[in-house]
Amino acid sequence: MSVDERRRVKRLPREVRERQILDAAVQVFSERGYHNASMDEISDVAGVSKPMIYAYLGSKEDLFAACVQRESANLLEAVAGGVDVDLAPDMQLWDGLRAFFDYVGEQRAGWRVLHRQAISQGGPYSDELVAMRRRAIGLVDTLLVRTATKQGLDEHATSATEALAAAVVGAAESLADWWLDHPEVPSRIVAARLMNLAWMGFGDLVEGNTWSPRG
Amino acid sequence: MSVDERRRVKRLPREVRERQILDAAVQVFSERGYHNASMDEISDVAGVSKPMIYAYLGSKEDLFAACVQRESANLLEAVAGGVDVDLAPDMQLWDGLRAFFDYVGEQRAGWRVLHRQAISQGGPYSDELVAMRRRAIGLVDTLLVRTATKQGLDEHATSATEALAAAVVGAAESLADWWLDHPEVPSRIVAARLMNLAWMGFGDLVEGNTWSPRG
DNA sequence: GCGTATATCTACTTGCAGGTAAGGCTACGG
DNA sequence: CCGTAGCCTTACCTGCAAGTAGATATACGC
Repeated sequence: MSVDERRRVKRLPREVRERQILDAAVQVFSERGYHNASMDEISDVAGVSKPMIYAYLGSKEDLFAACVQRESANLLEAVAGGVDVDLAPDMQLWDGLRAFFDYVGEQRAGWRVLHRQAISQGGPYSDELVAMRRRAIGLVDTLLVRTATKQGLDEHATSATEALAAAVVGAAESLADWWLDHPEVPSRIVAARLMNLAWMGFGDLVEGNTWSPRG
Repeated sequence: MSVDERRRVKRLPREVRERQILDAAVQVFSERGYHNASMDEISDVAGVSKPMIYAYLGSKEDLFAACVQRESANLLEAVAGGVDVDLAPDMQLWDGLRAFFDYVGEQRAGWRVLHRQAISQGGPYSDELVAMRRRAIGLVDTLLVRTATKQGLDEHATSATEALAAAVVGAAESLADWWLDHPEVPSRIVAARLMNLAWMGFGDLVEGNTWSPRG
C-alpha cells in the first residue's frame, strides 16, 4: 500500500531483502511493541509480501530474535570499537559511555527493541540481552577492579565492585531510556552526567569515603 | 479449574470481587506479559467467570490501566510514607531508597507490571508511569538543590541537578529490575549500593570535583 | 412472601493476525 | 532458445482470545 507510486523494486538478491525486512521489523517492533506489530505491517513497510518473510526469516518469533541478535551485535561492536584498552581506566569508561550513547542516539529504534521490547518478553529473547549485559558489567568491573587495586585495594571496596558495575550499567541503560524522551540533550552531556556520578562516586568508595546512615 | 475443591465463594460484594480480580490480573500480567495474559486465565485465577471482569472493570485495556494505577499509587504511598521531610536531605534520600526497594522486594509482581509491562506498552498506560517518575525526579531534585544551596551553590552543579536526579531515579529503577534477577541480595544492601554511588558522586559535584576527559 | 437489584454463570459470536498452499515470473547457464 | 532455480505474489485457512447475550440464582428491603 505504501509502495504504490515508487514502483516496487523487483527480484533483489536474498541478502538485500533480508536486510530490508530486518530494518522494517526493527522499526515496527520499536513503534508498536512485539505483539501489536503485525507481520502484515512489517511486510508492507519492507516492501515485500508476507510469505517472503516466512521464507527468509521464519516465524514471527524467529524474526524478532533475528532483530535482537543483529541490534545487540551492532551495539556491542560500536562500544567495543570506541574503546582503546591501552588507555587509563577512566578514559576507557568515558569512551565506552560516549560510544554507547552515540549509538543509542543514532539507533533509537534499535535500542527500543533491545531494551524495552526484548526485556519485557520473557523467554529466549532476553537471553541474548542478559548475556550482553553480563559482558558489559564484566568490562566495567574490570576497569573498577584495576583502578581499585592500583590505588591499594580496600577489601570493602573490591567486594562491591561487581554490584557497582551492575549499577553503572543499569544506570546507563536507564539513562538511555530516559534520554529517549528528552532528545534535546546532546549525547555528550548525557555521557558526562553519568561519568561524573559513576567515577566520582566510585572514587570516594576507593578512598573509603562511604556513606552510612548516621555518619 | 484451580477452584474446584475449595468451593467457590459465592455472591461477594463488588468491592471484594474487584480487589480479587485486580490481584489476579497483576499476577498474570506480571508472569505472562500484557498480550500473553488471557482474560480467561485472569478470571480463572481470580475465581470468577470472565463476564464479571467485563462487568466490573471493563475491557482488557481498562483492566490493565486499573492495575497500573493501583500499583503506582501503592508504590508512591509506600515511598512517601517512609520519608520524614524534616530530616536532613541525605537521610531523606536514604529512607526513600529503602522504602522503594522494600516495596519492590515485597511486591515483585506489582513492580514487574509497572516497570516492564507498562513501559513496553506505548500509549496511555505509560502516562501514569511517566507522571510518577516525574514526581520522583522532582523529589530527588529538591533534595539535591537544597543540599547544593546549603553548601554555597556552584552554578555548574545546580544546572545539573535535574539530570542527576533523573539519573538516580533511573538507576534505582534499573537496579530494582536487576534485583528481580538477583533476589538473594538483601534490600538493605541494594539500597546502600545506590546510596553510595549517588550521594558520594553528588557530593563531589557540589564540591566542584567533576571528572572531565584530560583532567 | 415478593419483587427488584445485583451477582453470577454457560455458551456463544467474531475478528484479527499468524501462518500456508500453490502457482507465476525473470534471469541465467547451457 | 529452454529449463531450472530461486524470487515473489495473491488468496486462502484457521485458531485463539476478546468480548457479549441472555438466563439464573440469591440477598435484602418492605
